[in-house]
Amino acid sequence: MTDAPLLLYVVKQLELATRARLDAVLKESGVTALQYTALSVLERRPTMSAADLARASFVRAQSAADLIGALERRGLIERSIDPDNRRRMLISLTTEGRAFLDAYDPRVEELEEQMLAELGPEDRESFRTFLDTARRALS
Amino acid sequence: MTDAPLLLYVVKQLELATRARLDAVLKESGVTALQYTALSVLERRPTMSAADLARASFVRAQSAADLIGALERRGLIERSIDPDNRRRMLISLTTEGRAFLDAYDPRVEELEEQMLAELGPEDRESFRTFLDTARRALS
DNA sequence: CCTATATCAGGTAAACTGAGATGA
DNA sequence: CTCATCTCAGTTAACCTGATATAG
Repeated sequence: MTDAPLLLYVVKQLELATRARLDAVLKESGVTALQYTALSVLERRPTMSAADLARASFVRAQSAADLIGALERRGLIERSIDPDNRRRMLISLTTEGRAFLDAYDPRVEELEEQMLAELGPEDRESFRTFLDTARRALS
Repeated sequence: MTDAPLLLYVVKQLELATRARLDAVLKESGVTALQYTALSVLERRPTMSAADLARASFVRAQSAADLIGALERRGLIERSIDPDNRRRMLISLTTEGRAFLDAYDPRVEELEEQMLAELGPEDRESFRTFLDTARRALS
């Protein structure tokens, strides 16, 4: 009886390990792992509001606002009023924000590659499917 | 080209989702998800020091000390001097700490089951292997 | 009127750095 | 002396709750 730990816990362990490594990569830049993740989300979905980002991150709008404020003060993102809904503020990457991602994305992809080094292409796809399935099952 | 997100990010998403659910389960108890995880680790490895726990959690000893202090003040753990090394403080669950885990473990296992509901036994084993492999690859 | 969004104020948990004491 | 461990002090990022204004 090996009494294997819950997968909930193993997921947390993996996330802790990735965050520690991501923090190390980003340390010199002063951008946190969480902030980088938010920038990546924006790279992928260029027209989000703070509320959209909050939902995507499972946090309250106020928490997302802290993060967005930090990125805005740093000049990596900017906000403008949504013409279709004057209450919404649309977030977008600045030129500086894009340059930041251009500089760091390769190093983060290198980290991704290291994490997956021992898995073949079909295993990587299965892994992705399991992660997605688990996430959806909790929604 | 779907341009799938990095698995690093999907791992984070899943961890965020599990933490949100775990927080909901534990909310009434006043114990945080992180504190519960630490208690689970102690359930499995009954004789750890603060430094051991820090290493297992990829954090500094000072951060682990905050957590341990909170659990000690709550009476869920106690510490005693390691007879083999008077510099070390060994952490162990109190009777109250064990009772706490007895009360909440079933609810957490229910959450685990919900997360894995759509995966069969062989998929669950593969999932575990992938998570472990990825974690080891980052060490 | 109700809902979603943004914002302000204040609080907490949880990480960090840096410095220092002490036992092996 | 060196190293690991624990501890103290102070800081920061990132959550939270609660309240408020306003556009749709």
